[in-house]
Amino acid sequence: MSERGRPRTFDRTAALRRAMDVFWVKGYEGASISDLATAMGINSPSLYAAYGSKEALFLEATDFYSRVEGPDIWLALEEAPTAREAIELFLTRTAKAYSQADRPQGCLITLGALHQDSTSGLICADLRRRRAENHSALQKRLERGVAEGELPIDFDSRAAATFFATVQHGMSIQARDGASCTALMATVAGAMAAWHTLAGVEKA
Amino acid sequence: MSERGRPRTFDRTAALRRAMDVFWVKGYEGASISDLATAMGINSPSLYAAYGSKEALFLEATDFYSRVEGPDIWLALEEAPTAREAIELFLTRTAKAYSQADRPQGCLITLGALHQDSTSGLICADLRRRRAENHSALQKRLERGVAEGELPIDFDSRAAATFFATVQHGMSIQARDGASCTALMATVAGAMAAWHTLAGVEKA
DNA sequence: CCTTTTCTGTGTTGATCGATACATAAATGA
DNA sequence: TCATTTATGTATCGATCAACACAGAAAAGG
Repeated sequence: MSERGRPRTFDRTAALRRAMDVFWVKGYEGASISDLATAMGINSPSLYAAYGSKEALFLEATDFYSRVEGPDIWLALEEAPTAREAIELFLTRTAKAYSQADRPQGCLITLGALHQDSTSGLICADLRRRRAENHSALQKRLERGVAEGELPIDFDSRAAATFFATVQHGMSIQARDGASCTALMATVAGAMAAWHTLAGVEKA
Repeated sequence: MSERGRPRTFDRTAALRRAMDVFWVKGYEGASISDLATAMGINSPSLYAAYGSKEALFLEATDFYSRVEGPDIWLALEEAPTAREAIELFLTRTAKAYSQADRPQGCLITLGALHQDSTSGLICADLRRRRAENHSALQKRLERGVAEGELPIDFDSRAAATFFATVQHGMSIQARDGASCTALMATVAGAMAAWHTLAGVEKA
């Protein structure tokens, strides 16, 4: 490849992970270039040379987040044999991940940039897209449950996916308020308590 | 009272409402003094003279929000005859309020300041306190349901309150993503679907 | 060797941040 | 009338924001 020129003296991926942590804790607006560069152990010109801009760095950091922090939670949908167990495992892993003491609480995709201003419009749109993808993944798993006969033919997979996705979003805020894993599991239990009704004769 | 000196030329409460709208849309960090003063129709020195600081203005704006936007939703807990109807009415009014086209989507208390940095630590703490009060209001209403015999004696009011509060928080983010009232009602339906199980033999 | 290419650190850019100094204007009390 | 008090508008404060100019340093190709 291109190995011309002076080689980079820092690990690009390791620095990206540190940037992700800063964005995770402070959000897009709250994280300054100074904060980021300090945490990454580099100076701002190196940051711009390697990643382009604050916006580009955030997009790369969220993508990294999705690939590193996401799978543990979202693979639950494919690992569990039934839709019910898939949702329950998905929410349980969410509760654990969101309350881990050695990481920022809650989800970067959910909390990273909720207020779209002039500078972060692209950021907000990207996060919204990722949240929509998550909603779609839930819906597809539920539709599979319908196709496999686990759920009734008139089961509203879209509405149910909206419900479970919304519960997960709420858990991010609950985690930011300092909720323990046990407290988050109370929410999981509440959400799963809806299963019988949703999967049963809800149309009555 | 004190009517000495030159009288104020703007309506203090009307300006506070405009400031509330700006904070509601942009959040605490995202709202600049310039944004606020422009929306309020005053210059920054008048802003500081009347409200003290950006922090103090935000605290006053959130208090105003609680007194003006809150009651419609939270009085549902006292207006409905049963705990079940109270929660359902509470969530239904939330769905309507969060999706109104002529207002910012979602809740100022929930979305106003999620990332505590050095400058907004007091802000975050105040919003957390308000969210805790909301949780407490839900829990009290559920406990009343237990006391009145509507709910079983071993009903976990605290866990259920956590669940419903978390659902409402999630609805704020859902609304920020552009969800319609109908879409929000899907979440309400999901949450209420949990009722039978939570109020029944959940300990099994 | 020398040229080219790329990265690093220092220092700085114009813009914007939250917050005020200051002089003037408009009210009250004496 | 005049001193006191408070509000207003202009203009600006130091600090920080995101981003970059520039020169020196470290590699490869020739």
